[in-house]
Amino acid sequence: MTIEVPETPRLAGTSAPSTAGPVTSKGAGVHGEPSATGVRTRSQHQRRKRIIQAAAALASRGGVEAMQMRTVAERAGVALGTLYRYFPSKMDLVVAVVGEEIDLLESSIERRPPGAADPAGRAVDVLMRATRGLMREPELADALIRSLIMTEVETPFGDRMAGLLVRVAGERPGEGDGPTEEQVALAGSLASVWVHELLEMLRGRRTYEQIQWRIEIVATRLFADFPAAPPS
Amino acid sequence: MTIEVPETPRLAGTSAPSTAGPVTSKGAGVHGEPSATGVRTRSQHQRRKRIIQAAAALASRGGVEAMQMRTVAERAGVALGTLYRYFPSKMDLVVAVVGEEIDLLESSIERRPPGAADPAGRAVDVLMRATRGLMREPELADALIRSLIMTEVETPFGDRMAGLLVRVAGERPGEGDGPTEEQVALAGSLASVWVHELLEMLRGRRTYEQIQWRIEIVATRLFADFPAAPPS
DNA sequence: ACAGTTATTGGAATGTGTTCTAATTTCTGG
DNA sequence: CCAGAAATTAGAACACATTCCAATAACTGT
Repeated sequence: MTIEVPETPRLAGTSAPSTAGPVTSKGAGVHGEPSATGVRTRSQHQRRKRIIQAAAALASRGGVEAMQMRTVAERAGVALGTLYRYFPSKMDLVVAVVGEEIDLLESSIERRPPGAADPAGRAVDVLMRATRGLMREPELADALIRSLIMTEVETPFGDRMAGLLVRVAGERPGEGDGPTEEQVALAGSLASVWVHELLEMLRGRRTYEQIQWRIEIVATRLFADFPAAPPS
Repeated sequence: MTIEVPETPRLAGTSAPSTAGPVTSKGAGVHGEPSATGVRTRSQHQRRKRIIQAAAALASRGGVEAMQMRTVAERAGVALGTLYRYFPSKMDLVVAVVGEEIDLLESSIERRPPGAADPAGRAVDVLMRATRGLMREPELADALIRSLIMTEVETPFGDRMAGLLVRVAGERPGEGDGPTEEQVALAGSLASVWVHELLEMLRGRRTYEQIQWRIEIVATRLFADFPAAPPS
């Protein structure tokens, strides 16, 4: 019945924007067209945020197991049914939590951009920063990463990471022309290697240093011929 | 009550060796030392095999969902409790099934080794062959790969793949000296990229050609300075 | 063949994700 | 403020992995 949601420090350390609202009756409803956007009132944003916060808080304790739907609902002060209206499955909820995490990382990077001279160095910088962030909440990280890879759901995770890497690695080549498809592929690959290394770390089979070493090796080779970023 | 287990065509197309037996009461039992090895009778091998076959058969139909523990037990002709004695969790069962798959791939490669001249080419060859194999049973592939990544369990998947790649890419450098740690890391990275691409394909976001293109790009860069294999 | 150990069985019981329902509350447009 | 639409709620209900248990069968060393 209580609501308060205390702790929630994680990846970077700032607040950040969120996405949509509840999944308002999509599909052919029984009658009139449902509000296309999905979001209606401000209180729905609140609810959504409360749910995500509660979920994150729980996950940062005992991992996925601790993040039980019933508990999340209770902690967020909503009915189980409502929780399921907002997040059709546990996975969707996890994805949402991760979304917030990435938002944090992005704003963190915007605030303090990677300083390395070469593209690979900058990419490594970003990835290792994210790694440190995740290491602070192992349980949560574990839960999130695992679930993410698992999910059927659209997972912007890899893509967002790849995008981020492309951006920090090979800044704006010209004006309208974005990154090469090849660059995107390479960045995506580096991201997937990173995720894999993270998983290994969470399994206790990698130390931070080992990850760094591996990421450096891979980044160096993958980003060898990336167009150097114009010195800002 | 029935036992027969018909279909089971998958990765390569041959039979292959299996691993251990049931997880005979490990941990400090109530009394005498349990048989260390785990395997006892021949019938236990049979049982184990039946279980794995049943599991694979079911998974190749409706994926993980169809592979319900009760059903597997029933199809394999064992009690639920017995199934759990052999495989403490569904994940363990999945891992076992995957193990068989990899065995198949390995023997397939042994039979018809990759022909490309350069290391990267051979690696791509192997990975794409495995890809085609998995594509034949999408449901099973999906189930297996997802579960594998998810699991807490020791997952020889990535490691075995990496080992395989190292082997086909940079054959025996000398006599006693195995591959460099760096080579292992690179091979492992390529394997993780491949797994990621597979997942994307299973999600319908990649075609076979796209995967090939990406794997080629990545392999080329990662294996650029691999010691060329001595022409057999 | 015996006694003790371990494996197998059938089935009940538990935990948690997910679905469903009927009643109640909140919105929205007029 | 009213009527209908959509959201929320409390809680039951369901599905499936996992655990437990008592009884029985199979196996081992002697």
